[in-house]
Amino acid sequence: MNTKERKEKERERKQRMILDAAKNLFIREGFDNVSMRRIALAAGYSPAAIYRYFSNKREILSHLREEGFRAFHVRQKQYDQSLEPVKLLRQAGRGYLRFAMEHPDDFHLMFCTTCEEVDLEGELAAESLRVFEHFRSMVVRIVKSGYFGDVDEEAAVFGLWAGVQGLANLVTSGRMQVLSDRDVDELLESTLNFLRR
Amino acid sequence: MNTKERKEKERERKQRMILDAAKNLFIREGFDNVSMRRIALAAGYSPAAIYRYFSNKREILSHLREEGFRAFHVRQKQYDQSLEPVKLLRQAGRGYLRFAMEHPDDFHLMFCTTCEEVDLEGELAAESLRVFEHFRSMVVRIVKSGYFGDVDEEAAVFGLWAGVQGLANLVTSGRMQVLSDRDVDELLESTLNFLRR
DNA sequence: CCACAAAAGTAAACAGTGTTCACAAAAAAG
DNA sequence: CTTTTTTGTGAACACTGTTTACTTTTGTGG
Repeated sequence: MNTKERKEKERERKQRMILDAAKNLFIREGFDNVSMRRIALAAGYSPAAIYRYFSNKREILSHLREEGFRAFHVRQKQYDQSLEPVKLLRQAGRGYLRFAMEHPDDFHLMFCTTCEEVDLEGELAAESLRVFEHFRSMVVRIVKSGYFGDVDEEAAVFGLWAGVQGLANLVTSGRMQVLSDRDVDELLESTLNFLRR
Repeated sequence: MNTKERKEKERERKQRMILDAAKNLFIREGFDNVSMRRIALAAGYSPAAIYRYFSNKREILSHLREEGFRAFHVRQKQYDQSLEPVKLLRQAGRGYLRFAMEHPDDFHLMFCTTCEEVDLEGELAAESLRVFEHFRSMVVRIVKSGYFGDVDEEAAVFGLWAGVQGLANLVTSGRMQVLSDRDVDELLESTLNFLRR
């Protein structure tokens, strides 16, 4: 029966409504300051109905985070891996910062919004791992090319990750007024220069 | 009257009992999973009594964090600022990591435990600012000495902060098995090497 | 078209939360 | 020995995430 497909579509559409409502609220007021009752209200449901679509509040956030990681991953994958290391690094860094600027909501949910979760689970864990592995493989390739001289791979992976992460945090938290693409590029350039020499 | 002093002492002693009880619980179960009622029980009070000593739950965490920053600052200040840059940097870095290892509880409360606070206030804000300013002045001195070559001061301050922060996180989260002081030194060495060249 | 089963939605309740308030016990001051 | 101030409390308020029993809607096979 074709009804099954349409059913599924319909279900996903309703899930989306809930996700969108939750996302709006989480971003504006923070995970802890948003109740299931308010999510339900915003999505046009009764509180109990939400539990037909998500098993609990944390799962809603997980879902949103996963979507963020997925979008981020898609973007990072598109860079040409055959580029010479310097250019690849620059492109990837720029991509990272631009993502943080263009999708501040996703970025905030992914890295800033907190909900004291013990361990990542399911699809979220898988997707964020993919992102990290992609990053790692890129850094390893650059290290092997000798760009950073003779340096421990682990240290490079971690140092760059922490650096770019913090950079993005600075940018999105508004503690640094960057608006134009040129600003981003300059910031990136000075940081890369620092890391190299 | 001498009674006033003794009164004050007594009050502080009682505050301490509450702080200690809260700290134990926060560390073992996380801020969100500990209720005021449980803190009160552990401290031997009724829930309402806690509010005679702290105006709300967040303030208890703020107080604990502030104590952590204070202890951290004391430690960081003791390093000899007249040391040559390389050695100073190494000492400060080692101090940072050792603090994270020797006071994992404080460290966790200061940097990991989350409570969705909008802005730091009062003494906590002041103390953490002092810590940061101390760090900044050290890095600026090192940059001026030319150790990192021709590099933007801001970028250096931030890059190092992010790096050391992440490093400490790695260490304390147990994702890296470091036990001995020599391990710490080696880790630090490889990271510094990465940052320099 | 109708009976029936499955899905979607809900009101009400449960056990908990942070916080406040009116009030009682204790301590200090006069 | 009263009066005032401090210290502590039980009960309540307005919430929270989540579950349960129940009703309404929807899709399917006869």
